[in-house]
Amino acid sequence: MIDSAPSRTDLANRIFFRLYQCANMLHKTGSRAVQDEGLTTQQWAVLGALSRPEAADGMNIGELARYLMVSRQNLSGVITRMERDGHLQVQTDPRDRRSRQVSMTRHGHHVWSELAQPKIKAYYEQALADFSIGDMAHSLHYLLKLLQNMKELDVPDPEAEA
Amino acid sequence: MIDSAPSRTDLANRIFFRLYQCANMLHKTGSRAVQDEGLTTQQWAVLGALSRPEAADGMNIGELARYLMVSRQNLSGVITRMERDGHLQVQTDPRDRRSRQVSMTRHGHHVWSELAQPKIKAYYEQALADFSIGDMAHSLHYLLKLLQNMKELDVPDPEAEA
DNA sequence: GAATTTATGTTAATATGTTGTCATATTCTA
DNA sequence: TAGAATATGACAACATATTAACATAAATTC
Repeated sequence: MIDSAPSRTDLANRIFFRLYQCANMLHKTGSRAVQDEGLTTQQWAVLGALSRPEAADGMNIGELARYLMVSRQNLSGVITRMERDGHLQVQTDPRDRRSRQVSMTRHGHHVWSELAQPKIKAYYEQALADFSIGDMAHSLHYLLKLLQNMKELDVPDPEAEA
Repeated sequence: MIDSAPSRTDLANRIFFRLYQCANMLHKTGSRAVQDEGLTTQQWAVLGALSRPEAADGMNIGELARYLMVSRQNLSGVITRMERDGHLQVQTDPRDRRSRQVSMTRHGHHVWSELAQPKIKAYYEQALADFSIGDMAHSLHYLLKLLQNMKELDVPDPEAEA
């Protein structure tokens, strides 16, 4: 009798090792997919956030940081580079002079909708090549569950915010 | 009649957005879990690789880079910091004077086995809190599938190496 | 055996990401 | 309304990631 069933710890080890590799490969292959547009995976995430109808009026740094789950300090640098490259414009909010409203420029909209979107769609098709709709739904479900757990791990008890 | 079924592109968008967030949260919460030992998530991955029985004789930078799926250039810096902190030792291979053999020091072994392991196990338990063994097996399966696809995307046709 | 090619690792430039600290502006409180 | 607390964004220091370019050593080729 051989007990070949992997333990929880064993499975957890493998999951986090593969998640670590997936993260690096996502940034590497994702950035390569949109490099002709002068974008990176992170900048693609920012444009994705700002191109939503809900963000038509722009978002300030703090909102964007909470939405993307990165630090304000990190985003500050990304926004500066994207402003430098002409994809974003930043204006101080007249109602709150601390706040800077970030929005896409015409050029940014063009790069995002016309140039980047087709490449992103092609990237998705290859990266999720043999995934059925069901596979994708399950994958998303597990990622959300893991994310929720890590969010709680991040801040012990944040009133279970959305 | 309302068609509320999400499209493939829609699901793909959500999956990659959550993967992006998971990656950042993994590095953030993972590094925090082992920060008292002076480690980061990446260094934890390196120690995990070197502590395997197969790596008892150490690994050179290239082997380690391929195993972890990061660039040699990146690993070079990580190894330097871990050597500085006394967790690793590096020796030039007498049979190939270009190659540097990396292995764990006694202190590195102690930090890994005695101090870090309990914290990592506790981290796993929280991050995968409500995952059944089946959930974990499925999650791992999807991560591996995604990883395989991204690896092919990375190098169009690398003879399907392991 | 000499010349070319390949393999190994490092350095440099750039783009993320983190935490800590600060200046400034707004809001709350007394 | 004055003062304290909070919110917003920037700067600095550090660790990670990438690609490009380089020096050196080994392997291959002729």
